[in-house]
Amino acid sequence: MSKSKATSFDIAYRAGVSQSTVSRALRNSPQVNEETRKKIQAIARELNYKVDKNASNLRTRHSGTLALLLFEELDDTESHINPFYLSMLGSITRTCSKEGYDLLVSFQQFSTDWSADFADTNKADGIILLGYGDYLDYEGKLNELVEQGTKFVRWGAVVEGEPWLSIGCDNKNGGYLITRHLLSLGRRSIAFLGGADNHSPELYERYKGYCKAIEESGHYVDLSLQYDAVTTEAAGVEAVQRLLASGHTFDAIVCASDLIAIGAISALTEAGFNVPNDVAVVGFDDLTVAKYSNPPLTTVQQNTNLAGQTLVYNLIKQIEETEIETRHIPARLIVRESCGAKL
Amino acid sequence: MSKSKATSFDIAYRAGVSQSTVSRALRNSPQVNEETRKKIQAIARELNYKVDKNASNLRTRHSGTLALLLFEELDDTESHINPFYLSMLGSITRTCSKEGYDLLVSFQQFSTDWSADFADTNKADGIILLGYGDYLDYEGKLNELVEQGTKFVRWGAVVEGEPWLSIGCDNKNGGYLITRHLLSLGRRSIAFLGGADNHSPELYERYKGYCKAIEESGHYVDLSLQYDAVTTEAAGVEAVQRLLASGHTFDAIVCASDLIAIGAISALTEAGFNVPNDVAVVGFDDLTVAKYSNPPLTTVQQNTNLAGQTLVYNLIKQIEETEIETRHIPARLIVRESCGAKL
DNA sequence: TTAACGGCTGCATACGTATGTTTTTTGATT
DNA sequence: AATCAAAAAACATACGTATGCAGCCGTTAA
Repeated sequence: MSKSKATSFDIAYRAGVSQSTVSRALRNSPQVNEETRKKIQAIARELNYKVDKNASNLRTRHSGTLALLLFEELDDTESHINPFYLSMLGSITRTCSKEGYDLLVSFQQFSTDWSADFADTNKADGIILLGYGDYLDYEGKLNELVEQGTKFVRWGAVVEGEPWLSIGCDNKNGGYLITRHLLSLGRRSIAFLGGADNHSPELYERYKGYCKAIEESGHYVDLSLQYDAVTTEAAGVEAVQRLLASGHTFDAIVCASDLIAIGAISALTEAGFNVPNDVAVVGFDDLTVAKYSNPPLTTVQQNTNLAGQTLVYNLIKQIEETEIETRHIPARLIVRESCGAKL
Repeated sequence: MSKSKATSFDIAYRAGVSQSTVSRALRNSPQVNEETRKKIQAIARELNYKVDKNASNLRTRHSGTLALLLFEELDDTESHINPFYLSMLGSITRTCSKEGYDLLVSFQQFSTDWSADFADTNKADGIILLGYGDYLDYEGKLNELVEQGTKFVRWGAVVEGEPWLSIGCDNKNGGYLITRHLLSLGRRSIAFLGGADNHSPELYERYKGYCKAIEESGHYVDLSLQYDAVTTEAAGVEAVQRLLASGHTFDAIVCASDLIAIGAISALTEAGFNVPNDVAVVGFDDLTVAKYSNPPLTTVQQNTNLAGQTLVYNLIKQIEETEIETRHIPARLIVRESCGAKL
C-alpha cells in the first residue's frame, strides 16, 4: 500500500487554511502572513510534499524545462558521440540547474521529424540544437520553428542575416591561428583534413582560416593535400591513408577536429612516420584526451564551459523575451608537442 | 501575434463532435467510428495539433519520462565527464526513444538533495542512477527511495541481497581476464592503479579479479605496487609518478579504467619509459579512444550498448510492475599493442 | 460615527486532457 | 410497427495547481 502523494489540499486541511493560501505560502507570496507561511511550510516538509510539476506546468503554461537536441548519425550497435558535445552537455546541464531549469535530452537522427515534438507539446519552453551536420538538411525546419514562434538557440556557425539565434566558436580565426603557428615553425606543405567541402559550416570556417593563413604567408593552397573527413577517429585514419596513397609529400596536417587528428596520428604511426618529426599534426577542440594523446596534441581550444552557458542564458533570455545577442566564443591556440619545435 | 496552440476543443468544434470523441479518436480507441476518426485525425494534422503533455500527464498520472541522474564530481571551470558515460547515455537515450519515453538528464554533485525531486514531482516515472562514487554516501538515499516506492535502477556493482535493482558489468572477471593475459605474456611485476581501497565497488571488483589472477598463477600480490586513483587521466599521471617515486620496479600496470591508463602511458612516456617494451599498460572500458591511443590500448570491453538497453528495459519493467531480473553485462578482453608481445 | 483602506484569506475558476457514465443513434429482429 | 442490443457519441468530471476577485477584519482618518 503505497500512501498516495500529498497534495496542497492535504496541507490546507491540516493547517486549517484554504488550498490557495497553501499555494501562495509555498511560493513565498508576500500576500501571506509570515506566521501562516511558516506553519504551512513546516507541514509541507513534514508530509514530504512536492509540487506536482504537471499540474503546475499546465496552470502556468510553461514547463521550466529546456530540450537539448543532439544531432548525430549513430550507428545501431555503437554510440560514437563526439566528446566535445559531452563537454558541452556538462556545461549546459550545470547552467540549467543553476537557473532552475530541467533538461530533456534527445539524440536525433537527421531523418526523424523532431521539429515540433518538444515545444508544441509543452514539454519544453525552448530548444537547444547541437550538432554538426549538413546545414541544408534542416534549414527548412529551422524556418518552420521560427514561423511557429518556437524559442530555440543553435550551436554552430553564425551566418549574417539568419532569422534565428546561433552561437558559435570563432572557427575561422581558430583555423587561422593554428595554421599560422605551423607556418611559423617552418612547415610548408600543410595538408587539411575535414570540411573542405562546405557541408559543415563549422569545419568549413576552419578551412577558410587555414587558407587565409597560407595565402597571407605568400604561399598557395595546395588542393591536392585536402581530404574530407567527418569528425571521428576512423575518418582521420582513412583520410591519412588516402593522403599517403596519393603520393604527395607533406610535413604537417591541420585536422578539423581532435578526433580526426588522433586518427591521423594513429594512421601515420602505423605507416612508420614519426609525429612530429616527420609530420606535425594539429587538431581542433581541445578535448581532454588531447593533452594525454601521444604525442600531446597542439590544438585550438573552444571554451565549452562558456559556450554552454551562453547557449542556455541566451535561450532563457529569448523565452523571457528580454534582449538577446549573438555571441562568438573565442578560439584559443593551445601548443603541445604534436607540432614539434622549430625546424 | 502568435496564434495560440490548437486544443482538442478546437478540433471538436471543427469536426462537429465532442472533445471526448476527439481524444478517443486520436488515441485510436476502438469506440470511435472509423470514418469519424479519419476526419478528426485529418483536422488534427491540418491544425498541427499536438497533445499537451502536461495536461495529459496530469490526467493519466504518469509522465512517459525517465530521469537519468549522473553522479560525478564536476569542477566549476571544466567538465570532466567520463566518456564511458557518454557512451551509455547514447545507448540509453536511443532505447528511450525507441520505447517512447523522454529522458531527463541531470548531473548531480554528491552533496545535493536529489532523492525526490524527480519522482515526487511526477516529472519522471522512474530514475536511472549512473556514476561511480563512494557507495556509502548514497546508500541511505537509495533505501529512502525504496521506502517511498520510487522506481529506479542503478548502474553499478551488484551486491547480493540489496533491496534495489542494480545492473553492472562483470568487473571481477574483467580484471581477472586482463591480468591473466599479462601473466601469460610473461609479465611478473604487475602494478594496479585505481580502486584498491574499496571506495568504489566497481573498481574494487576489478582489483579482486587482478588479485585472483595473480594468486592463481602462484605469485603473491605485491601491495607496494598498488596506488589508488579516480577515473581520470590526471589521476593516472599522478599515480604513475607516485609509483615511480617509490623506487619499486614493475613491468606492467593494470589500470582500473582506460582514462587512468591513458594518463599512465602519458606519464611513463614523459619519464622516458617505452610502452610496451619497458612497461605494459592495460585499461578497462574500451573507450573509442583506446583503439587510437598510442600505443593502442589492450583493455576490457564493457558493452555499453547492451548495458544502456538493459537499464532502460528493466526500469520500464519495474514501472509496469512486470517481472524484472538483475543482469550482469559480460566483460570481454580486447587485445591491442599496449601490452606488447610475449617476452 | 462612518468611511476608507490595507493586510490576509477564502472562493471560484481555468489550464487541456482522459475516461466512466449516460444518452442518442443505428440496425436488426420479431 | 415495436422492441432491443450494440455501436457511437455526448456529457460530466477529475487530475493538482495558480491566481483574479471578493470578502472580512482591524486600523486610521475625516
